[in-house]
Amino acid sequence: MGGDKQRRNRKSVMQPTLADVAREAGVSAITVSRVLNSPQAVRPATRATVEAAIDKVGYVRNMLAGSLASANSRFIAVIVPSLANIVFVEVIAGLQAEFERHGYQILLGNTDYDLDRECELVRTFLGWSSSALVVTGLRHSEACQRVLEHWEHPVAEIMELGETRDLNIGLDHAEAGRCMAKHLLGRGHRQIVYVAAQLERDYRAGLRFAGHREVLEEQGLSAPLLDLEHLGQFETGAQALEEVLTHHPEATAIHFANDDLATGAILHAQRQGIRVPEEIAIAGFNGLPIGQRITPRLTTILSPRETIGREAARRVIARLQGADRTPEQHDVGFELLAGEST
Amino acid sequence: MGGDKQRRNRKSVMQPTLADVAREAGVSAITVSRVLNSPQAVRPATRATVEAAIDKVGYVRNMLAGSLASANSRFIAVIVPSLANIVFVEVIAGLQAEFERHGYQILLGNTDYDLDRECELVRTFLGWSSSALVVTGLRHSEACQRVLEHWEHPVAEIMELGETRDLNIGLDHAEAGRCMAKHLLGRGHRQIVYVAAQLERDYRAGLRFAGHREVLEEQGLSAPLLDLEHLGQFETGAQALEEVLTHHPEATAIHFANDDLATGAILHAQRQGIRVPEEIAIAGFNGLPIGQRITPRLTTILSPRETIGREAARRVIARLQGADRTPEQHDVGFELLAGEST
DNA sequence: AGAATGAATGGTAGCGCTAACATTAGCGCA
DNA sequence: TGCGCTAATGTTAGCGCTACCATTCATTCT
Repeated sequence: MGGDKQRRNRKSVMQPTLADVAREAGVSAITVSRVLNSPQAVRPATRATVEAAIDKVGYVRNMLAGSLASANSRFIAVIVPSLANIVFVEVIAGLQAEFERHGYQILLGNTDYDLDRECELVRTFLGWSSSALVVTGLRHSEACQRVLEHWEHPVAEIMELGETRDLNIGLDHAEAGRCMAKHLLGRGHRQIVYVAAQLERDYRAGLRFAGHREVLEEQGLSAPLLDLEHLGQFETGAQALEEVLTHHPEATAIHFANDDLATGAILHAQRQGIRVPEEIAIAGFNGLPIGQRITPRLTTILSPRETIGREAARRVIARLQGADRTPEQHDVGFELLAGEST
Repeated sequence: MGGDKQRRNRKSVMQPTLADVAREAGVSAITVSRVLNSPQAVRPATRATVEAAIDKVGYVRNMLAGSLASANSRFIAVIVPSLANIVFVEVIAGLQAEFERHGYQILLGNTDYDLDRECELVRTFLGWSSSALVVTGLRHSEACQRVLEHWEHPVAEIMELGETRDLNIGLDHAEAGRCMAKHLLGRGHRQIVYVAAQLERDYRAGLRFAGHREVLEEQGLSAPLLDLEHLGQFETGAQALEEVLTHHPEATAIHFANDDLATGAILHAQRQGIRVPEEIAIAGFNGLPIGQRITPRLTTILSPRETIGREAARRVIARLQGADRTPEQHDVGFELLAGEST
């Protein structure tokens, strides 16, 4: 007797569970679980019965319970500094395309270029038992470093290259800066101003500037830097152009930290009747489509953004599938697009 | 005898749990849980002890377990048709800003304009016990409709306006189409070609075209439509311009389905020496920053994208906090930006 | 003083699933 | 027929947390 197994349900609406499907199909719960997770381990006939039962009862699987039980969430934490910048969106698109194919779900976090915020996001995402972490850049707060060191799962640091604890996929920004500086020297420019917006935040632009400066100083040239407040992608570029023409009348070229700024400058020049590159040459970085559509076509450096995403995802997945865990670095390279603006 | 409570751990590395913190602090697990979830329900002194214990043992809370136990994940499923289009990225930015403030985590899904894919994503996200769903558009597959009807949580359909089951935040695309058509008529144009890319996918562009056609036909004018394959945002616009000039020499204006196409056309015209708007007027839709920087400045309609995201998030949060569940529609409106291109 | 309140804390029993091990079925071969 | 093997399926005990109710203790009111 007894039998007061009858307990009050905590949820008002009961969704069918694995047990309901199992009862319907006349098998055990674990068999249903196997149909969902490793179908090849179940006899086709059984599988068919179970699948019919799943349809019949309208079962929706509870991923939370599964993840808790298996201590494996199939979440990939992705942390980027900004969504306003199309560059990171393209990286995310690459990551998502690849991860989705393998049944992983991205948890997206946006730091707004704040390292403390980044640390907080990392903590939260670890709390979700993420299977891996993809984070932008190699610079993190100390607290964040400590958390990551004790974490057992794959960590991919993307966009730039450097010393890595685990996976590192990106390009050599200093080299990109050098490359463009050399290109400008090759075109005969000697007075080149480097223009960035909020360099303390976008420190990868700082790395490019360092490369740029190195090349110029090797030639005994100075490397003036103009670091502006950020107003809006294009507007800042336009403002920078005015400022250089006023305060650096000797300059013959501007090396912009990115294509948004450079494009803003070219469009402004166009409207003001300033001839590019005759009066002032303009170069950018990223190889955004817009730069290749304006007149003059922008000289820039193509960064393979979606490739970074795909390659990072591919390597993370390999590790999750059991590849060895020796630190690995992948240089995706870059390409100089010589346009008409220099 | 007995006493073989000694079981093998399933996880190799044991993270500290609530119970560990509780032991350290000399309280019960539920008290630690309260410190994390409703701190005001715990005496400050106890809270301090517990917080110290949390730090001491390096506790990272397991969100999966919490969500499972409480049947409340604090996940918001967000489904958009594309990440390549900056418009949706801005909506996501708005959603994320608002949701993050309230401790919700976005699960991002990308349908690539495929309604079956959308349905699949909805199912997956329900499996994560999402607290709410934000989905782009009002058109869904039948299977998807059925799933959503049985779902008990808030569903926000965004971008366009129409009959809604729950929450609907967007703008009236037909009206936007009418608005631009009237503007073009007002500027004296009578032969206006509407140009879209892959209209069957981007059906909201179709709604705008319907509004556009309505206005023209009221005036006894024809409303030719040019629907192109999608090549790349700007390239398709350039191609469309060529095609209109060749096959519709009588046309004096092109009403583009979006700013990307329109911008591509203007940049192409600039390069080819085609005068805009003298030879051909050009109008777009979305009010992207680039359109306001090119010469001539693009005539377009500003869609408040980040506002859509914020408003949607705000209303979803209100519902999650217990607001009544009567269907609600919010028209975010739009604004005609009369530029120099018409 | 005793009852009635309210605030703070604790005990117990799951949430729905899967890891680990146990058992059974199925098959080839001597 | 029976042995050994593998493939298929089942049993059990949690994963780490929170809902629900019970309990304790201090405070106020009659």
